[in-house]
Amino acid sequence: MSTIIDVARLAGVSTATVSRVINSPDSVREATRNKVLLAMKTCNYKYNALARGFVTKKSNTIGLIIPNINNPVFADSTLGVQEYAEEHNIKVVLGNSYYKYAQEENLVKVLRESQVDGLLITTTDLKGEVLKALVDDNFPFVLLFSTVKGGPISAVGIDNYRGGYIATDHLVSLGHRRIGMVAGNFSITDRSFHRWNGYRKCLRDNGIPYDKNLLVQTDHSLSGGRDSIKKLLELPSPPTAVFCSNDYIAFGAMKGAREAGLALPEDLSIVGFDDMQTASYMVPALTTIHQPAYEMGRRATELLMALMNTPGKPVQTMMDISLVIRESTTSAPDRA
Amino acid sequence: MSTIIDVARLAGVSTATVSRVINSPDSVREATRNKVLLAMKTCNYKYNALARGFVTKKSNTIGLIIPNINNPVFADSTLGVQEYAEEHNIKVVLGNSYYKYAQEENLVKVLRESQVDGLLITTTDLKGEVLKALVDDNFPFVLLFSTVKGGPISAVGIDNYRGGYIATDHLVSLGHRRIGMVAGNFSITDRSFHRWNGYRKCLRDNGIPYDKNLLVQTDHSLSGGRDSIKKLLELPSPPTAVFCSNDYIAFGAMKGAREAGLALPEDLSIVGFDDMQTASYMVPALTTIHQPAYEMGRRATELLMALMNTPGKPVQTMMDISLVIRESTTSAPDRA
DNA sequence: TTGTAAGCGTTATCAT
DNA sequence: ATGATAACGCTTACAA
Repeated sequence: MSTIIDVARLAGVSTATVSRVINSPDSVREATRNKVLLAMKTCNYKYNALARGFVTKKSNTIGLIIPNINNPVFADSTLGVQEYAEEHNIKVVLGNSYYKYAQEENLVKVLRESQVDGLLITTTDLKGEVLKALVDDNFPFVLLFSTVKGGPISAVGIDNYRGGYIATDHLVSLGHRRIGMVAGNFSITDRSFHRWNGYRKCLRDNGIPYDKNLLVQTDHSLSGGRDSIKKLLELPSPPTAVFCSNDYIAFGAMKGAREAGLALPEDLSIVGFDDMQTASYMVPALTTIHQPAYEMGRRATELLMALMNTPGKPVQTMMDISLVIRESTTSAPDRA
Repeated sequence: MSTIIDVARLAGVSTATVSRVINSPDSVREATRNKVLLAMKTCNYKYNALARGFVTKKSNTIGLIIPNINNPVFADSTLGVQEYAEEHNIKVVLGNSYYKYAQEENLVKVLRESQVDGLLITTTDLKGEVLKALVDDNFPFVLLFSTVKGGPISAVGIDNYRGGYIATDHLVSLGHRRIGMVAGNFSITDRSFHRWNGYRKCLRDNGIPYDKNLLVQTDHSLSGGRDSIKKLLELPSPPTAVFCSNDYIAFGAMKGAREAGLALPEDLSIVGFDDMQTASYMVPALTTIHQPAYEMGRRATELLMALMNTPGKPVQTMMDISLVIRESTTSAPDRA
């Protein structure tokens, strides 16, 4: 593999000149430039960006840590990250934490060692040492799908509390009073926890007593939703509506409910969270909270790049969410 | 940021020794090692893997090029890649080609410049210059979701032709004779093309004349399937069954058919391709061809790493596929 | 506009 | 077991 030294020799110029035609072509006389360009061709020169990174101390790479690329919401946000990054000639290396703190910790270690210029993290533990260390070191990073408001950390997220509230409120407005919730394990993600708080607040605001039996925690999966809804349905006084903390759970709940002999949405109203692409293709089409995952990815990357260029005060961006009413929710059945 | 030089000075040893405690701790006396370890702590030393890569000429990074992380099948394979890579301390940088050749070309250029040790490519153009150049340069790479058999390129894929065949055969065995196909654009992916060939062959083997009006090409999307099925249904003699070249198209087709007033699966049998996680949660649950995307990702990475260590003869791996019969297909309606 | 040469943080070779 | 030092491919003052 030839280097700029070979090119320089071949073109009869110095390595500095070769470097110049690569990085600021205009700063070199056309004749010289052409000589160099030709020399590059003839010795099949390939630029070594790693060597550049070594000297400039910029790898032009950022690390992206998400729980699981398998989850369409994170895939969407990842797409947003990639597109924005690529538009700015930044590469992104991807890591999955699987919601495990130790894994997240290791990822930031590895990524920092490989000299990424910044980090995008959908964190598993907001209070963990990992983030603290990043802050202490003044390392550029921004949180994605974050629940922080204020503080020394830049972040983009949504108001999960409000999401839980408006989802529940929709159900209440349809006349439901027994409203269950299938939530992602609070120990795994605080997003789910905040949604639950919104749910409870809405119940309270409407004079509906909170019944802890109506909450079941599970993992954010199709099968989790399917199994969980059955538990709820076996209750002496089962819910007539259920709020699921993500769409996968909601999809699973639909299937589980149907297996339990219910007709949807007549016997059970279901609202999800995320608004995955497939949500409107379910039967019945899923009513859910729309979350702009792709845009969040873009925005977080934008924030990060600003931070990388000129470390400034932290910024928290809250993105809009909205209730998308489709067919999976309907009026509460008469219990006359 | 301190370097091994600082550590060496602080510990009163040479940089070589510091390097040794990092890379082969056992080769240094315990007392010395502890001195060094302590020095590292006190000056908050952070290893610079980029510098290492610069001298060893290995970045311990591979590039992964897929059409779109948004597609769950590619997300699954990406997960397989990542997990295998991580088990071997390899980082993966991700790029989306959006099925665009120019984009793919640029990605391999950028990735090679950043000195990735190998490339995993779900290619858009098997015959393009990009792959040729890679072969000429003896650069380690393997194709994912590939359709090649033989030749100088390592690859892992499935038998798309056979997939199309068994999908169609299932429909035929249910008594269908008017069998349509909604296929991903042949100009965009030859996988879809091969599936179509399997479909045609199966028809021929069963004495069913091929009707070109029964084929519609679209993009591999939900809305593509939805729109396309309507075209098919408007035919003077519409199909009683349809083979969709991926699950998204099939999901869309279900919705479109229902919107056209059909009952599923009685009025129209549908089979998909991929077996996405959500396939069994659709109503009716989708009959489809199962493709082991995650395993393919793992296998491809395994192949690549072997290639990176000891360049050898190319290997093509064909993974198993299978027909998963669920509820979206049923006997052909009587047309007495 | 172009050249000279130092320097980036590690590894690796050769001594000791 | 440890040390001294060249080398990796590039950028970047500084000089000419």
